Amino acid sequence: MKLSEAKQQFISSWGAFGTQWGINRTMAQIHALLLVSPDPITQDDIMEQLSISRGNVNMNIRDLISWSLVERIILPGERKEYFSAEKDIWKVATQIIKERKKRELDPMLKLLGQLDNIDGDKKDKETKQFIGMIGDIKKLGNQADKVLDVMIKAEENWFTGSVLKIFK
Amino acid sequence: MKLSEAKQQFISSWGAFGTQWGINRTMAQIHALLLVSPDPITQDDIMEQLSISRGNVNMNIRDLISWSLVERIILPGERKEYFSAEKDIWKVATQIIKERKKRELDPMLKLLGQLDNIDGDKKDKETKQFIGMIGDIKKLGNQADKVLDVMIKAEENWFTGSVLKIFK
DNA sequence: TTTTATTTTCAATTTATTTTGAAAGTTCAG
DNA sequence: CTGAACTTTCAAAATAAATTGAAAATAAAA
Repeated sequence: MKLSEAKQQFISSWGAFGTQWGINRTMAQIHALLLVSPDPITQDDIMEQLSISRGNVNMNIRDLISWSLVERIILPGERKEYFSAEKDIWKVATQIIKERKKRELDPMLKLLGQLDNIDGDKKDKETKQFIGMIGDIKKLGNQADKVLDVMIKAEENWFTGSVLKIFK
Repeated sequence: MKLSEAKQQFISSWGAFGTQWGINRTMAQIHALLLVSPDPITQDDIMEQLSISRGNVNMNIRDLISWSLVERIILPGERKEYFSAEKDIWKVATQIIKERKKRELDPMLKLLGQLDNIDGDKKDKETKQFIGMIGDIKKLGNQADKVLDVMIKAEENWFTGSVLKIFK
């Protein structure tokens, strides 16, 4: 298989994969392109390689930067900006976990915390089920929170390192 | 806070939460409604409580059933079908992990397996970066695969049980 | 069998999201 | 300062996804 072909397939599949996880297809594709680009590239490179507009590249790059997955690079003597992705895939995973946790899990736990103070008959079947379910989801969320924190804080690569030795 | 109010907020937030994870808002809302309903309910109940059409309920319920999160219940002597969600939140989480792994991680690993046989100069910078990155993602994916398998197979509730004692 | 209740399907519509591209904004060399 | 190079913004257009609702299919009752 030729490199150009494999690269194309990787980018396209990564985009499709992303959409299943609530990530904009183009953002995932730009990330994929940057992941396999050894050197920083420009907005124009991305526009050309993915056949997308300047505005689209600009917005999605900004998004990727807000996730700390991509950085803006100014080369001395060059007018154009270059972009480069974090290449350590463990750091990438960690960073995504960290951000999703902050943006989604934390607010969800906050919400659940507000929902357990229900007026009325605690012996009512509906009320009991509701309070019980909210409590269970909260427990699950808190445990996930702890697990993810350990993963985020692990110094070494948890996908080869010692933290997850328990998983054989 | 009144039950009806809390329930409404839970359903609505669960829907919003779902969309961030690539899950249809309505499907997540139906699931939320079923989670807090102690007894099985009908399509008409769902239509009424969420103000959505019959076709919509039908399709999303089918989807939830395909995820093994909801089951169809036929009450003897009743013409209508009833629906009930799995209430053990640990089983729910496990089931979702299992399904997403099967539907998404497995195909992704399959794809990556096809992309590492690149023709041409293995010393070329682009080629090296591509092969290295694909290999790294594959390693990460395989490790995630193992971790998730352990979670899926754990007998006890992993969010309170012994498997994750390592996470303090 | 025929009628009636209920579920399923799916083309058409609505709604939500993404993308474009040109204008406005910014930066910097001369 | 001025103008060229480059980046950002955002309203409008395009695309994608979800929803409706009525007709068709199915299943149970009469």
